[in-house]
Amino acid sequence: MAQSAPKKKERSKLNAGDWEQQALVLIAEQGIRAVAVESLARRMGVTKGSFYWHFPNRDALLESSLLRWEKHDAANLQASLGAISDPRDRLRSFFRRTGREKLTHDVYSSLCMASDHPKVEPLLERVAARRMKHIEAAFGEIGFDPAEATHRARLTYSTYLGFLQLQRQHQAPNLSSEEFEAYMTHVIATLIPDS
Amino acid sequence: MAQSAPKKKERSKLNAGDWEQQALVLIAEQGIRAVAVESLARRMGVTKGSFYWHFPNRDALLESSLLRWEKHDAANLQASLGAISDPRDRLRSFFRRTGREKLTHDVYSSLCMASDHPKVEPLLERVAARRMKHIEAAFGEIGFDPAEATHRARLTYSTYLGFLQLQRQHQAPNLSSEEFEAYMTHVIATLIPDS
DNA sequence: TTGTTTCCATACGGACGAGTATGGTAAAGA
DNA sequence: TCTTTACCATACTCGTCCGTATGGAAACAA
Repeated sequence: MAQSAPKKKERSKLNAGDWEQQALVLIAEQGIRAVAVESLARRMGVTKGSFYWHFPNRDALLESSLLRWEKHDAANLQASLGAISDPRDRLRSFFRRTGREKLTHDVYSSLCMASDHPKVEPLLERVAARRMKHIEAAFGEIGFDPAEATHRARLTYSTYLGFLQLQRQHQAPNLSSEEFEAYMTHVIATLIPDS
Repeated sequence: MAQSAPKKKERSKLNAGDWEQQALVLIAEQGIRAVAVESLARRMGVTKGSFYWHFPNRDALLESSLLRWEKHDAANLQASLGAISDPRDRLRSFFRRTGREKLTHDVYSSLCMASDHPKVEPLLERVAARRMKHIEAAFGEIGFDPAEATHRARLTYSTYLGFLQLQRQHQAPNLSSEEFEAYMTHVIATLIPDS
């Protein structure tokens, strides 16, 4: 994203942020298990000697990377849905959010596979709680009473999580296909009552 | 389950089936990554020397274990839903199926976390396809036209997969709680139109 | 009784990844 | 210029897990 001094894409020295960013790329591509310091170092064009200067151990890298991702995602959620006043549009926009921000999205899908892992599980909880709260509020504005809004929000977010699972096992239609559009239309019609 | 010669629970010699069964227990408890031959052997009260007499390698054990699970699950699905004539009851019964058969169910949830892994991914595909076909047929019987039935089946199965994900990250209500019952009622009312 | 099959123990080799120790080099500051 | 700080390379140790080699003991057959 932004750099401090040299403003060059190919600068000679690395900082902790570079490692975190590349770790997230690796997580998105091959999952959190693939984040090994030697392989990651190779990917950055250096050796593990560099890594252990920036971080005390692998776990510290994961922690910072995940925190960085969480902040980015929370801001993203707010920017994406905070401005939409109509609750129905907000919900529809939530579904459509799947396609944009590919890296952030792939990271989340990979993290869902690591719900064991002591650092990931709490993160998944926080993220899902945050998102479900948004959805729940929207259903509340539509006119659901509190209990129903909670259930519908859980149901809505579950369909999203389930879609990610199907995606991982190659049983979800391509995001740019007509089948996907038809499915999305069906989901929206089923879960969001029209005024 | 059934044994051949000694008919005793604590017999001295093991067979391949015993290893497969214990592997499934380990998968259910700690995931497929935890299936290590030495640790598994310790659990069975023997050493790895025994294992490599029954199986050529770890992958072979996984393959047989997964195949054994798949057969059991397919039979289970047929026995559980095959006899119910009313499609609505069949769908409701599908949701309720979550609680029974704890081991088989936990194995599936663990396998969902291993959608990478070359042996697991095809299995997940087959199982989900089988189940979604059942659900799709039920919605067809209710009166959905083919395209809508396909979409609704995918939506229905996604809510199930999403619920498993929430369960893994400790955000699903206990299966014996009132909250769970209320949620199930909501889901059924939302996804299955009443006659 | 003797030999063969079945099942298991022990000991070893090798791959892989985390983490440490230590030395080197370029850039920045005094 | 000289020194310090920041960053990186190399070379190790250590633990874990897969797989192999080989020998031993019980069960069964001849």
